[in-house]
Amino acid sequence: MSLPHASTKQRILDSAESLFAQHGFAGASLRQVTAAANVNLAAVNYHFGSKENLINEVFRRRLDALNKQRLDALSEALANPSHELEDLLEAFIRPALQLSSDGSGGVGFVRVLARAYAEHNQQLRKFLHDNYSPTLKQFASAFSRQLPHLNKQELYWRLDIISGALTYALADFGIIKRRGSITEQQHRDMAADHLIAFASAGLRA
Amino acid sequence: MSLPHASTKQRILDSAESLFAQHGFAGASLRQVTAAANVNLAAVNYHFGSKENLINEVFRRRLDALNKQRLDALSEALANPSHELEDLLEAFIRPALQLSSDGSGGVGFVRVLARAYAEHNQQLRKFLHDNYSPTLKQFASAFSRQLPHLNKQELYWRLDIISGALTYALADFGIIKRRGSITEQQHRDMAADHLIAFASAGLRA
DNA sequence: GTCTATATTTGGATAGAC
DNA sequence: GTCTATCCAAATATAGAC
Repeated sequence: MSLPHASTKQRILDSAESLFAQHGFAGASLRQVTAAANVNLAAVNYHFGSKENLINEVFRRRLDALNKQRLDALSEALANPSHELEDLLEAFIRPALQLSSDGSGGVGFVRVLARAYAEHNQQLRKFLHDNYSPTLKQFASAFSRQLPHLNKQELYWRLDIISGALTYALADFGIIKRRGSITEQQHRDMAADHLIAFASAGLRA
Repeated sequence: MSLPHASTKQRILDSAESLFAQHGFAGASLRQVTAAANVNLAAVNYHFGSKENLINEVFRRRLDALNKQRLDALSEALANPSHELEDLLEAFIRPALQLSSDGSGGVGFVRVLARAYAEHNQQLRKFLHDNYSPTLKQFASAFSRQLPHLNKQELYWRLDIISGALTYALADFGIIKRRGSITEQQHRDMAADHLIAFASAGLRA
């Protein structure tokens, strides 16, 4: 529990996350995963039982943290009595962004998340819905107070559009070519800035 | 060439499109594809040479038509001297929507397209870039005339955001649950309406 | 052009030694 | 807990008869 280097289990999760992001769940084999993690093939089944369960654990590791950070940021924004719409959007978008850029190695996770949406796997969708829905509800409530002109249906449609654009943007699906002179991190920051500006206009309409 | 029923080749393309949409490119096997198409397993390699090439042909079949319809719709919108921003957005969004609802069976293709974005496959991305970029340029030019307050960079960022939201919306990734009382087609129409309204506000900001 | 049968590869999972 | 070796299923691809 207090090891100087990453445990076998952690290394498997790291490699799996990265390779699932690159090749998808079906496309990345356990052989690739264990080779990248520098562990034996048999270790996956020993620690996780099956590939299916490994996939779940890849999600579980990050989702709790992401939800907590988003809700913390939301609380902080709401604590400011003169907070604005953009502050709420920041709270929603920034943590996802940080996840993809902090030292903890979550770089690939946002892409895994994007893939999970693309895979119409019902189990995964339920898992994500169960884990995201409560957070989304809290945000919807905060947005609703800022945007009294929108009814609930309207608001959910727009938040859904924003989630789509965010997913797409963070996973770097877009056609906009990153210029060699800026880092991937800077590119993502710019994407977030544009997205927040765009979304606030769309929500206020 | 003038058969009363779909040729083996067409049936394979249809099944492949549908199954790739459901399970992804790696997740759908040629055995599933040929079984669904009611053709022999060996037919795929006879007609397409390999699974990789079959994937390319699934795209080629639809992309030309989609580009043409988008550009036709754009021309029609521009022909009206008093056209507005929403008309341009319609021209961009409507054909993608029709593709997913006309009788020709392109229902699954928008999801395949969404998957292609999620799969970070460089070959596929180049293929899509080559086929989409010219169309996007023409739209960007038309948008630019409607939105003189945006510089080129700004405009491309926003169009990229819209493409993301569109991809996500058409692929039905969202969390909004379709009510049983409306058809999938109606749900998609509503998504397009909301998206157009949202996007026009975002672009005008 | 379409079939059956099969070659070949790859992947998930396990058994059993250490 | 980790390794080697192996089993078994599934997948792509091909050979060759019709």
